[in-house]
Amino acid sequence: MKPTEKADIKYTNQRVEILTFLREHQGHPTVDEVYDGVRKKLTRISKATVYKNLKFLTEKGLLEEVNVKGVSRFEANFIPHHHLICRECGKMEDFNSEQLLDYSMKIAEEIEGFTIVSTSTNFYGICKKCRECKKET
Amino acid sequence: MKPTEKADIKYTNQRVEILTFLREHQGHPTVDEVYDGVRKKLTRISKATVYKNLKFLTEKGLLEEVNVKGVSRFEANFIPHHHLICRECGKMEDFNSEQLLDYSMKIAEEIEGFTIVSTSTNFYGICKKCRECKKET
DNA sequence: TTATTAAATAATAATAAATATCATTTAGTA
DNA sequence: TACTAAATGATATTTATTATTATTTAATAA
Repeated sequence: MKPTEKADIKYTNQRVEILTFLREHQGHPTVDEVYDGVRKKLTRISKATVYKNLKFLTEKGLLEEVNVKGVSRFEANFIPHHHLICRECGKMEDFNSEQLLDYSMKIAEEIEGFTIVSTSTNFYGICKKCRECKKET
Repeated sequence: MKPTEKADIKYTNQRVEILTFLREHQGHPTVDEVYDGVRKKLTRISKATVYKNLKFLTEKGLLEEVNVKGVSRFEANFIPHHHLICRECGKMEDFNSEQLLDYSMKIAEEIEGFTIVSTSTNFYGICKKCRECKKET
């Protein structure tokens, strides 16, 4: 297993598959989507295992939990980045802008009472698909 | 009731108290915190009513739902702003920077596939209180 | 390679969070 | 003041998440 994660944990099949799935599906899957995806390879995996591992791997810093419209989603992308979020359907995409990260961190230096270590900007709007659906109605 | 919200809804005591509470408590309260707060004035309010109204008022655009560490929180501040988030305790504070909003929106113009209407930057770090607690250990 | 052991899993039970139901009450309007 | 659609409170139901436990497994060392 890639030693990107040198975390001191047991690399069970279940964990490896969950991590692999999330690396191959950058669309911020939900618990159920992870479960369904991983089940294609490990047909006998328990949903409790998925829950426990998503929580565990997040605590260990191998995953990040995000939330759109009250729904938990997970991602394995640790390169600092931003998010494009559709207010209609909840779709979430990664978006890169080194420029914006730098700008934000410069502003962060002036903040008192908090020691800021990272930033991420959410861009809210409507995705192409939803915009086209709305036109048709 | 302030006509800031010209939304076409019934202004029941319950709704007014929930909105008032959230305007007076900008610390992004959870469902339970809203329930406990509002109950001081409306001792007979049902928790289901709090749930239903937080959802309803969010759909109507009078509230915004945010989420820290898997916990839903609500706010009534509609002036575009950013968030300072403590990775230790989950504390969340508003932070204003017109500058950063402008910069982000300029970047948003270049994004394809999404029509962006607003942005908000999250600043992650550690709050004063948590930093001091860590020192002591 | 095999034995050992702490930790992880699967299956299921238990909790907690959120929503639905429905008889009663109420805000907004005539 | 009366009317009515909508909201409420109380509770049941559903869904999401966590805990329990017997069994299995990954990592280590013999």
